[in-house]
Amino acid sequence: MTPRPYRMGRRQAAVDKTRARIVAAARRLLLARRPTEFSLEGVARRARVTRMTVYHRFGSRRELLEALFDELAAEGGMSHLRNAFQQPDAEQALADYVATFVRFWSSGRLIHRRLRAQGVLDPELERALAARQEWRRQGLRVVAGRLVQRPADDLIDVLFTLTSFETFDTLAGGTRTPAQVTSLVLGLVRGALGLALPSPTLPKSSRNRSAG
Amino acid sequence: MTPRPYRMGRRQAAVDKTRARIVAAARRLLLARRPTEFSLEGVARRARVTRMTVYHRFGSRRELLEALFDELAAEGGMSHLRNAFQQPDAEQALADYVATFVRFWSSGRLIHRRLRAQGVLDPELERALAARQEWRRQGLRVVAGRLVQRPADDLIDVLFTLTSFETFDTLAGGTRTPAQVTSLVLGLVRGALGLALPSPTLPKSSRNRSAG
DNA sequence: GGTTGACTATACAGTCTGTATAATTAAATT
DNA sequence: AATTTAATTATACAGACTGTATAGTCAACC
Repeated sequence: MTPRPYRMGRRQAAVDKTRARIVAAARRLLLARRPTEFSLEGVARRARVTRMTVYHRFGSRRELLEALFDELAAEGGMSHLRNAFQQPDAEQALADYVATFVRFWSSGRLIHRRLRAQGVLDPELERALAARQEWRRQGLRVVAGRLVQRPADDLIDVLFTLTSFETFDTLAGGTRTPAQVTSLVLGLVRGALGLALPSPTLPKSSRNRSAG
Repeated sequence: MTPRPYRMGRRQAAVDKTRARIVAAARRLLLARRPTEFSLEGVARRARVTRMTVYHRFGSRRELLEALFDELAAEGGMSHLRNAFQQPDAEQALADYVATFVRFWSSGRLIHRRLRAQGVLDPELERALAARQEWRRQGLRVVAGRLVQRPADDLIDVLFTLTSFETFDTLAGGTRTPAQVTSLVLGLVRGALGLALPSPTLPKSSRNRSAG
């Protein structure tokens, strides 16, 4: 009746490997030329695993996609946010904050776009992904709070919009580099905060393309 | 061999009716609680038509969705753009232009969101929808051109982004009214153009919520 | 009365979904 | 060494959707 105690020990390594293979497969499939190539069938096939294994590991399509997002977030240079928050200069902190997110979106652009689309088709996933954006909003509260007395909710929402993936994606278009997008976004962000336009330290290659 | 000449005459009325029923069904289904309810099967069912008829009329799923978008655009108060362009005051013209698009996005919010998602899953559709946005960009060139000597491409892209559905959708969130969103967007637009912040004539209910 | 073209009926082969049940296998425990 | 545990497989099911194809119905037109 009472189950015998059981430690996964080195079995865990195999489990982790399988899990990683599945997420990696999902990732590659979300990058496929044909967007519809993404399916649990396909993921399982490319991970050389049964579809049942995918359900076992993740429980649902939604949770697999959440895991994929989390992997991207873990890789995506978010550690640089430390730098931003440690900046003694508030304006520089803001610039670092913006640049960090632009680089994040940029590094997984196609995946983020398709992940979002999957979210629109699955409200649960949408909520899960939206929840992961809340700390971006919180960060904005902190960074903006150093430049503005008591940032209104409207202001935070504006900054949240300007640093969103959608703004990045539209602004980047087919040609603009991350640095160029950062420059444009930062211009808008500074404008919203009522700061002078020439921004602090930024790669000069993207400096002369600022809008306004 | 040579087909006998044939005018559709009053048969055309029936054809148009069928077509309209199909588009209307597509529309209702894109608004369904479950986003996945949308399918050609479902559309055909709700239009009391065979799936074959849908293919007959539109050729493909993509073209049906294009037709739906065009219907929205035709209804969506785009005629108000005349007003904007006829405004003698350039700043007021800008305000009208922004307000018109915010109202447009707002009136079909959920559909636009899901239409976009369908686009991400179908590159052909994405291109078709993107093409329909080009005249928004052209309009921005005109309206901005009245306020700025020779608007740079960067500037136009920024304005294009600020007036996009995505910006509207993110800013609107769960609670903001179209007028409130207009106020926020217009603030950003004016900032990008280097104009003073208090905007011209705008419903005062949304005036005091401007960011910055 | 013949012809045209919209719409229907039906079918096919393929893919995907979520769930269920039983079998396999290797590591962990005793 | 024998037993137990949990990951993974093997199959199956019922249902839905996709795009395409073929043949048929029917009312409007000539």
